[in-house]
Parts: sequence; structure tokens; C-alpha cells
Amino acid sequence: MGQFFFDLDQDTMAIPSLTRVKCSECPIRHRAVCARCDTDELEVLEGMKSYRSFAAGEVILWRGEPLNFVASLVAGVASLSKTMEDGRTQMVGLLLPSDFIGRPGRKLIEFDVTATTDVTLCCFDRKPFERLVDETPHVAQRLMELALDELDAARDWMLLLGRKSAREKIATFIDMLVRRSQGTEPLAKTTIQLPMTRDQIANYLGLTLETVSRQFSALKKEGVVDFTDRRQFEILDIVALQEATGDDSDGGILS
Amino acid sequence: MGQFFFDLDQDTMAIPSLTRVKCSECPIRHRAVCARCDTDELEVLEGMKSYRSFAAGEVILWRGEPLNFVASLVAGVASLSKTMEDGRTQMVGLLLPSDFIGRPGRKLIEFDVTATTDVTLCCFDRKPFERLVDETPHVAQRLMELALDELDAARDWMLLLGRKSAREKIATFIDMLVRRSQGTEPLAKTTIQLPMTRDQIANYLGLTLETVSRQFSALKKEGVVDFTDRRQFEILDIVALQEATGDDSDGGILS
DNA sequence: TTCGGAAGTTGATTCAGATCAAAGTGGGCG
DNA sequence: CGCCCACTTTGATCTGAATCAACTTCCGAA
Repeated sequence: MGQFFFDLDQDTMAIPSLTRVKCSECPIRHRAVCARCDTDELEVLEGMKSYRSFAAGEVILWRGEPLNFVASLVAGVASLSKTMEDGRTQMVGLLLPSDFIGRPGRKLIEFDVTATTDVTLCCFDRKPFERLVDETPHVAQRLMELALDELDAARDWMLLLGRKSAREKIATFIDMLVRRSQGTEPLAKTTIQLPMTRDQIANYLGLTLETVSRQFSALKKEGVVDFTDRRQFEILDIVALQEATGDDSDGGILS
Repeated sequence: MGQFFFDLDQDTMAIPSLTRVKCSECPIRHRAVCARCDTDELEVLEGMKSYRSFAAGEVILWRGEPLNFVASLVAGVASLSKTMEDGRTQMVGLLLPSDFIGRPGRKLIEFDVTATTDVTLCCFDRKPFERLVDETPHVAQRLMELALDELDAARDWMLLLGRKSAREKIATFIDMLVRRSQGTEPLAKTTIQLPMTRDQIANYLGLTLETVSRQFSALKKEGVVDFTDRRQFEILDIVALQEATGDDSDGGILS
């Protein structure tokens, strides 16, 4: 689940709708599709880009819709999901700042893209962007790295969906949030924000919302976590939490 | 599940261990990582490559092992799988002829790679190959296409693992085999070969082998399929089969 | 040709998580 | 300020698939 992290810093989500940020000062400058670009290349991108904002809950793209633009996620959290005829839905990707939407060479999108929180996108029209990818190895290389990172994350997620118990799924999910916040914060931050509703978490983990709620309650009763709020909680026993994920204790790398 | 097809043509699997095939005559020439290469570029690859063979059941790479080479799968079927401490395993990828093993920029592999049938690989040492990727946009572009195709397949698979019933999983799996054989064969070929054991199918679909067996028996009793052999069966009612997959009847594209 | 073991089937039972149902909680808006 | 509605929790029950167990079939090697 390595790559699927939430940006919990509410401040960075506050980029107003039409403010134009210079690429060189962009918060995702060194992680997004433009990460490897030099100053000249950045200038080209600067001339092509436009910002778009979406409120939490808004659908950014419907499955089957023509993909007229591609985009980098600048701020907020978005999700990719697939829905069956009878309404069952499964999240198949979580987009965080610096993640990329769309793929060159494909005209239609295969899943719904929804804003989970308020979202700001840095958009490029598809045609010119495709031309750019062909001409700019730095962009193509970075795009490949992003795709491969997503693939790694998707594979961890497949193990979770196919083989983990409800408890292991929830523990893995919380552990992912913890690791993310440790990246952002100085040290041992044990207060965690949930960026989604119980229902969204259920769709993420292949569970029902009732099961998600029950597992949270169980972890609270056992003293592993404590909720200060429906959307915010503290980690009381990180060791017990990590044991409950079902993952290798060493974090997965052998030898 | 679009991209995950089996090569059922037993003949192409019979490439002997050390036979050296010229790139220009290679069966996967126009689908593999070298698909976009011109004659000059092909010559460079020709000088770098070496073949390796693995018998059905052999492990090609263990998780955590240093990734000294990358490779194209020339013939046979291989699987990527993750295993938990207590032995639960989940397949996270299925490699068919022209698929690629390894990723530039990563030194360790994150999952086990196992030969499902007898397998022939076209290998490149990692270091020189990485240099090649940086210098040859045609290779980098094709590598990205392959990664994005795998990502699409992984997302369909996530919906299957997270939300489909045992019956829907089995029906989806058989339907995938049917679509694949239609691609290879003239028309309406209704005899299908299973390239894996019940246990491997179970690990592929996130089920137990008993459940796989029971679902096959149920489909047989209902007259949807008929087994001529444990590894070979016929489709008697393709409409019923496709209805049982739980997928949109139109194949997934709306509007 | 028979023996042995791997692969597959089938049945009985159990159990985790889904489903159905009913209260609780809290935040935003009139 | 308080009402409403979306979100959440908790309980009771049901059920699909896992588990445990026994038996069959097939294939390959002695």
C-alpha cells in the first residue's frame, strides 16, 4: 500500500479555484509528472496548464466519458472507483497530491474519478500533452515511474482485498495513515485524521460500512486506538496495530 | 481483465532452452518491450539478450531477491504472487507472452515470480538495460504502455476481488479464457483449456480450491459448461456464462 | 501393472462478515 | 437556536464461503 498516502495538511488544500501558481513554486513540483523537467521544459508546461477545482463529493470524470484532458492532482484527495450494475462499488485507486489522472493514448476513461475532499487539478489538454510526452523524455520517464508506483500499490491492495480479514484490512488502512503522517510531521505524531467517511473506507477495503464501524469500535475497546472525534483518533498501541495488519513485521523486505 | 490472456497454443511453448531466435523473427516482436524499436535499435537489443528457460512450477524470482536482470516473457505463462506469513497467498499478476518482468530503477523485486507452465524468457542485465531505457525513447514509451495496460487489468481485478461472489469470479475467469481463445482461433471455439490447477485458480481469484471445484461442478450441472477432462471443457451456454459474470452486458462501455 | 501421491470432488459443519433493523450523534442551515 | 439529515453505532439474524474430512481419479514411475 506504500504509495497511497493522504495529505492531511488542510492548509495545502486551500488553494483557491483560479489562483495561478508558478510551476517553480508549485507544491508538487518535485513529485508530479513534471518532476524531472528543467527550466525550459517547465516554461512549456506553464503555457499549457490551467487549474480546475472540485468540491468534495463532486464527480471529476464519469466512466466512459471522453478524456479531453489529463491532470496532476495539486491539492486534496480524489478516488478512482468501479461500480457494478446492481450498485456494488469498489475503489480501485486513491489519488493524492502529485498523482496523475489520465493516460496518453487512451481516449476514454475506465472508471469514475471523484473528489473525496475539495480538490485542485493542474490540467493539460490531452492532444498537446500527448505531443509533449513524445518529445520530452523527462516527462515520459516520470510518467512511467508514476505508473509503476501505482502498479506496486495496486498489487499490495490486491493481497488485501483477496486474502485479508476485516480486522487486518482496517489495521492495514490505519497503519498506512500513520506512516503517511510520520512522513509529514516531525516525529511520533499519534493523532490521525480520517479523510473519508465509513462508507468510503468500506468501498476502499471491500467491506460494508457496518463492518468498518465495528472494527473501529473493537480496536477502541482493546485500547489500540482512541477516537477524539468521528474523523480523528489517536494511536495508543502502534505495536498491536502493526501486528494486526497481518504483514511481515519487518515491513516486507527479506534478506 | 482485458489484458490477462493465456496463450493456449502449446506449440509456441516448445522453444528449447538455449535456441537463439533473431529479434526480427521473434514471436513477440511486435507486442513486447521492443515493439516500437527500429532495425538499429533491435540490433543493440540483439547483442544484449540471452534466453533462460524454467520448468512448470519452478520459481523464477523470490520476493526480496536482487533483481539482476529484467526480461520479456517469450513463451509460456508465469505468475506474480504475494504470500503472507501464515501461508495465505494471492496472485497479483499473470504474465503472458510479450509481458515484461522487472522495472528499471528498482533493485529488489516485491513478489514471487513463478513459472505456471514451462517458460522461456528473453533476459537483459539490469544495468545496461536501464541505460538503454534512458537513451531509447521507443523502449521507454513501450514500457510505459505495458505498465499502463497492467494497471488497467489490475483495477478490473480489484473489483473482482473486492466485490464479486464466488460464482461471479469463476464466470469472469472462464469468460476471460473464452475471449482469449476467440482472439487466437477462427471463430466460436468453445473448447477451452485450463492452464492452471484448481489451487492456482483459487489463488488467482481469492477463493479456496474447494470453492473453485464446487463452482465448476455447479456450472456443469446447470448445463453452462461441460468438462471433457479436468483441464479441458466446452462452453454450452455463453449467454448464461456472461450473465453470471456480474459485468455490464455491453462489455463495459457506456454512452 | 500396480503402487503412490498429487489433484480433484463432494459432504458436513462452522464462522466471519453481510444484511436487516433501530437508535444515537453532530454539524450546517434556515 | 433548534431542527433536519447525513453519518455512525450497535444489535439480531442470516448466509456464502471457509474449514475439516473423506473419498475418487488420474498420472507417472518402479
